[in-house]
Amino acid sequence: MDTPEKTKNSQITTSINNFEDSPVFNFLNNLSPIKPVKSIHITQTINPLSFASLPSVFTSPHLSSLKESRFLRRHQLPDPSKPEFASDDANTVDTSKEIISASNELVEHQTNLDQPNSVGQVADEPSFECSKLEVEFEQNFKYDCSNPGSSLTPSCGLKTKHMAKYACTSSALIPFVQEASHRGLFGSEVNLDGVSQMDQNKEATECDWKSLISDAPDQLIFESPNDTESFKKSVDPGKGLYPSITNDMQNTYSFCGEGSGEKSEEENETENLCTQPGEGNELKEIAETHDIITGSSLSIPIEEVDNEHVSGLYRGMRRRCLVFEMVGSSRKRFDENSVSDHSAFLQSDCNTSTSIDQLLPTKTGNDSSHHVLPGIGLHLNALATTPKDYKFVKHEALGSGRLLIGPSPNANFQPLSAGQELLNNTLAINAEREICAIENGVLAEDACQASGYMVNEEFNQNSPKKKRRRLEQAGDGEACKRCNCKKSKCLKLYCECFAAGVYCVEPCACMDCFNKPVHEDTVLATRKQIESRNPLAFAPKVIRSSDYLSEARDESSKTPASARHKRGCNCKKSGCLKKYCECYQGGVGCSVNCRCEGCKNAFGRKDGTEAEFEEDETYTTEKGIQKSAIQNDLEQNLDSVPPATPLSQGRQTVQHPLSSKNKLPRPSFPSIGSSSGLYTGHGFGKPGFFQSSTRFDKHLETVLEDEMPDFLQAPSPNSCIKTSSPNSKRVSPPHSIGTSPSMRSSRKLILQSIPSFPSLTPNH
DNA sequence: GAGTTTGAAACT
DNA sequence: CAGTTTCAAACTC
Repeated sequence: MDTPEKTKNSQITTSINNFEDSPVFNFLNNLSPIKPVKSIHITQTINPLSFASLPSVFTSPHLSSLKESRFLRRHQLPDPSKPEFASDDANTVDTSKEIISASNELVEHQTNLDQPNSVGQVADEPSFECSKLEVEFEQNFKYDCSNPGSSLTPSCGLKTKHMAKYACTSSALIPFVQEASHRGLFGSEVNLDGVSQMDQNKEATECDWKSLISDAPDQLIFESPNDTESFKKSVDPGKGLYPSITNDMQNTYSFCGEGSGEKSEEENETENLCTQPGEGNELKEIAETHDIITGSSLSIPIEEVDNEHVSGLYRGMRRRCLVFEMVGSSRKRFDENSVSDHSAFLQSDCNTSTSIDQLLPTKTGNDSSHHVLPGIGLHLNALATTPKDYKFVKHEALGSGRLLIGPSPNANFQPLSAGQELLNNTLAINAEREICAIENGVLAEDACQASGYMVNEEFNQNSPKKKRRRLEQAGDGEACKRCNCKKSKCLKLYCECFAAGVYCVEPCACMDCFNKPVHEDTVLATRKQIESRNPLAFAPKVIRSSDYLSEARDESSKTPASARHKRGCNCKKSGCLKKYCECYQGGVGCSVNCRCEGCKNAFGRKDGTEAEFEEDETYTTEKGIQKSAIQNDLEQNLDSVPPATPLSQGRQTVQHPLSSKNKLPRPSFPSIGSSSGLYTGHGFGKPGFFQSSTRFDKHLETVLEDEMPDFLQAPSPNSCIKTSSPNSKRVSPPHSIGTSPSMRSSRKLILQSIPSFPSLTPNH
């Protein structure tokens, strides 16, 4: 830019250089304890620019004002490119003047050299003159090298140079930014992060990065894409405000796979230089923060991120966006995805679901009718019924995505927000369907239907008879159990499907069912209503944190069961020995929360043994009695039920220890949080099943715990488990789990990473 | 398969 | 919060 100011600036610079070379200057330097840094800096003007590491000490009022002015300018000049640059340039001139005066002061007052202000001023001097930048850059670089403390300076210098460059050709960069912004939220977010950080540093050096990072994500995540504009402004090189930002942006872009073709060697070099550990880490931290918040897997080191990653991330972000804006869409997409994709889905989408509740109402899902799949599995409850593998995948997904839910006792999901549930819905439904489809030949019909359902999306209501037949068939393998509602329209918790957060499917024998994708809106509305009444309505009824695995292995352990029914039962006549009892059905002992009369819950009685299984003796005794029965059942089940069938395993209802006749209880549904039998019981039917479910539960627990209400967590000993990582998760033994006594162990287990596949073979 | 029992959910 | 009704699963025959 050949403006008068520029010329002036050049002159000024020259003056400064001359000054430095003057004997006076040297003399002063010799006298002053402070070494050259300042004067040099002055010329550089770059330090201040490196807001990233700029110590608060250096935040001189002047600098602040400068920043402010910049901001103001920025607002005034939407177009960051030239105009701003010009403005900056002008500003630079002023700054230069100040610098000069400061230099003079230094001459007069040696002590001034040490004053931060001076430095700050000098540093502030944003001489963006292109011609000078080169020289300055070199100087800065040298300077920086000589001054370890100013690690940022080099980058600043480089940045400055680049900035100048950008200023000169700011237009080039802007497009880039725009492009990035257009690309997607991810890019925007990333930029935002960087910007936020930058801003933070600039404006409040004292701010803790951590806090910044933590704060930034929130703001960023839900920001509208439009915010990119503001970001762009902030980042605008023309302003030369934040070299680091520029750098970050570059990183980001490259990270995004933008391949900012515009990067020159210098830029690359700059990146290298600028890639201070701190910056990289910061970005990483930010990325991680996002992960936490959004669940996207950004933890990849930025340096290592390649285009694919970026795109993936971007997609993730995008997805989140879609999720928020268009639940239906995401659902569709999800449906389209294979099960294997579920995890990804959960990770990316579920995370964002925290605010889904709010979004739900606005969801566009009108296309429910168009949904290929039934989709809304409101809960992961259904997962409980899924085959091992599916469970597995889902678990993982849940784990990372933190999801939610599941009422199923088996799956100790913690209550999710409605939004999360929604997200899960799809998953659950699909999983269930798939599971059903997978179900063994016994359920071939169902499977076919299920499949057909998935494909055709047709929901035919079957007659009760049909249903029964299916159920009976399932009896062997526990087919996909469905509801049989006649009056509730499957829109009340009476309906197992609805309660489980899944749509009714073909196997259901319900009448006037509204729990179908076609009535998605209605379902959601109803759900909301119910949740408004009872936020935990769709939460798992049985909360367990037990270490099933350990149980299975350590029989000696007499640890108390950790699982408990959320609200407790209210049985009067069943003695908590029948599935009428939700505790029993869920395979957990009764607790103080129960108001049952004459409790004889095999899994743990409310009274004294309340601890349920805490009383080793009691527990042992009961278990001992049950044990034989259980074992028998198990054996029988094993014989009768082919372990190989995922379905059966997944869905198989566990036999309760006391169940009369050793007959398998009615297949329990995934649904009702209560858990059914999936895990229930004794998992005798199949050890493999048991294991899988157990693992699954654990995993879920871990995942859900964060969101689990305190009250839920508090009561049970198990609840205390709060591990962030599945591996470290401590599980308390579920008494219940029906597991055969042999399987029980003490709760000290540390959850191991869940094997992809629970062994199908009985553990005995 | 029909009918009964049961207790949760819903309602008042 | 308690009492009542409704509902659908669980169970029995």
